[in-house]
Amino acid sequence: MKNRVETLESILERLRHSIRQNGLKNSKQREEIVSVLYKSGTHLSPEEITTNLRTRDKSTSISSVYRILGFLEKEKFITALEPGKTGKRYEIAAKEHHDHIICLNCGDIQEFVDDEIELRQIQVSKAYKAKLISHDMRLFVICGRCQKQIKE
Amino acid sequence: MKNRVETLESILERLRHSIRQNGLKNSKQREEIVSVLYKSGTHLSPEEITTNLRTRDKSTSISSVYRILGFLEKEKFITALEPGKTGKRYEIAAKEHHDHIICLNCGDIQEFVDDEIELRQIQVSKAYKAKLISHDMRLFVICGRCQKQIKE
DNA sequence: GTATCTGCAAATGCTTTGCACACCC
DNA sequence: GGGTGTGCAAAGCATTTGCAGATAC
Repeated sequence: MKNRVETLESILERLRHSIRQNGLKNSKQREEIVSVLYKSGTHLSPEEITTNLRTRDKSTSISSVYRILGFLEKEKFITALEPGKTGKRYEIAAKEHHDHIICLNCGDIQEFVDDEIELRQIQVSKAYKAKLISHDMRLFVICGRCQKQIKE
Repeated sequence: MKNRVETLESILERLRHSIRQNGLKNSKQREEIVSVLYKSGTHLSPEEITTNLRTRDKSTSISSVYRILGFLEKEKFITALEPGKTGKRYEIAAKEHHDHIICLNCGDIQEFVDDEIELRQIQVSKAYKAKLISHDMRLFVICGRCQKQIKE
């Protein structure tokens, strides 16, 4: 996992601020979801997040989780990733920017940054007279461990 | 659009061979879908493909289209792309490999290849002791035309 | 008090599947 | 003739939405 570049408390502070800015009201769940994603450090599905919240509050509904994830993504507190066939997964945005290496066999997700690639992406966009807003790069691989397993 | 590296007839020849290899039977629709994608040269949704087929055969069902798209993708005659919120789009695989630049405003999709990026992707995988199977890179941008429009 | 938040259930949108008949070899 | 292909309708699955009660400010 890439380093987290901000403490949880600082993120929650920004979240509260963003909620006020949007004329919304505070809610336990929004902070809870941010905390869960921060603490897990990995990429969780809406379902997994819901299950996690339910360990503390049995009545948590997955629709609220979806609503909150939508808000948090819009406000850039979290980012979405589509690792394969099954639906989206989310991770806390307060990490250094990175891309993903996904094992097609075991589903393991690793993170990486390659400065040269980042640079070239900007240059490619410029060549097309386009303004680069974001990018998504996923390398689909068979990881070292799975390669060994398959051989055996 | 990147250059097509094979004629339609040659692709259909390979398709017929692949069908025999798989112990399947010939069908008009499989060839039709390959032709439609080849001739369009762009990225079509299952819905658009169905609509196109229906101009010649009104009874074409979208479920058959999905079934065939699944087969054609498995056999690498076509490749899938997820350009944004809405579902998959498919393009003929008989083009040079390329990645995509997608305009977030108008949805326009351009294709490009950057050799340096391709190379670094392989190196990154190696650094993780992983075997690179495929990759997906999408640059989300505001294209030149849309930038102008927004200013006006 | 009023607007937002939540859980629930129903709806949605894309995709897949079961089935009966049509078609290919 | 037996297996594969197709259209149709129904089912699946992830996600979204409408609504009524709960909660925050």
